[in-house]
Amino acid sequence: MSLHFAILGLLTFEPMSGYTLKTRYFDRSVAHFWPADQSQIYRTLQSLERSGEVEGHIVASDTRPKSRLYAITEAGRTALVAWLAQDRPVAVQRDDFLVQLYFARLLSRDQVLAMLQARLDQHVRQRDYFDTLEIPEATSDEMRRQIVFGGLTLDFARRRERMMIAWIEACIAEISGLPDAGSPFA
Amino acid sequence: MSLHFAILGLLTFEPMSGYTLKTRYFDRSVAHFWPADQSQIYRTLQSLERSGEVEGHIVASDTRPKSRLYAITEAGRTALVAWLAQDRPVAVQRDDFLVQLYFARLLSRDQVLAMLQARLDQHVRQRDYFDTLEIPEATSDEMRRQIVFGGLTLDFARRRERMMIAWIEACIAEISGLPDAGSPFA
DNA sequence: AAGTCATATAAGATATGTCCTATATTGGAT
DNA sequence: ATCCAATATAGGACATATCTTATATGACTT
Repeated sequence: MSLHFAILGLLTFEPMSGYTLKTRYFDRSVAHFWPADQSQIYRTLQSLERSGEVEGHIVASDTRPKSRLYAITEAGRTALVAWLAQDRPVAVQRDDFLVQLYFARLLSRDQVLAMLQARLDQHVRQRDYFDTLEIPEATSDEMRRQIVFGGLTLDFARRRERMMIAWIEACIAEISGLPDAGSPFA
Repeated sequence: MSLHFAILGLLTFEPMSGYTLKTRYFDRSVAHFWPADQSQIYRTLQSLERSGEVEGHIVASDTRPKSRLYAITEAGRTALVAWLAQDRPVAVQRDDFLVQLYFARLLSRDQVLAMLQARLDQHVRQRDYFDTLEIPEATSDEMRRQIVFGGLTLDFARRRERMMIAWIEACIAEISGLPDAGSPFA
């Protein structure tokens, strides 16, 4: 359901087409914590229209292909605000890397270290990405409020990457000090 | 695929039934970073048997209902070790709470603070849970090696909870200092 | 003897997400 | 003219995960 409400949320900024929604807003914000591809977004817009939470109108342009402009309805706003205020259980953080690490006794020490190092590099890159993300200038009070909350989620991403980096460095330190029992099953 | 290999991994400890695998091992380890319910585990065991990665034999007991004991095969071990050594892209961490927070300008300040406080409580409970998790005594070298890697994943869980707590506290501090613009749409 | 709990397994229905491919228009570059 | 990139939308196929219900045995309790 999160994508459903994320799209409703983005449509509170302004009415827009699926394309604009995805490329100008979704991919720069929500996608960082709730990714979805193009086909999912278009399908969700269709279902949102069927349920009366958004309304779509085809708009012709002389400079671009005709598109379907979606606007959130009153019913949509009501549903969105109700969902936003809901207490939800903490989302499960699935991570296949942790599955690999949990069974890493079946690998050689060097294989484990290589895998940790590769992971570390990825998180360093992600940290740099989030550290250099540009925050747009606020041009209205509403936007100023939005940027506060966007900033909180960005702060989360930065803290998470720093945590990951510190943890992986600790893993590398611990595994480096271990005797290599070889790869008993490789 | 992670569940597939997580189950193979658990079967490197010893041959066991789906029931034992889930209750004695899976729920206490892998479930923390790759949860799955009973029906998923049984279905995966069946598919693992069809692909020749495990072998199951029905075992009768006088004290308990008859069960199907699964053992990992050589092919299974080979497939597992190959998967473990694979470099994978960092898994996306989907979090519906971040979606809620991103659009929280649509809520009143008190609603946001209540939602942050509820979240904080949950993470404090999770931190306490991970901080008090008992680690079993090693009774073999193999087990000692396993406990090292289990310990790394546990360390991750603890660091993550501490990061979450620090971040939510920072959010509460920032939102508390904000004027309440009311709930424009509620 | 009936009821409940722990052990043990299975499958249907539904929801959700991912991958891939297809289609069409417009503007700008060569 | 032709090609390419950006704009714009749609759907099939498949994979994965969740929810719910069903079934069965043996041990223990009342």
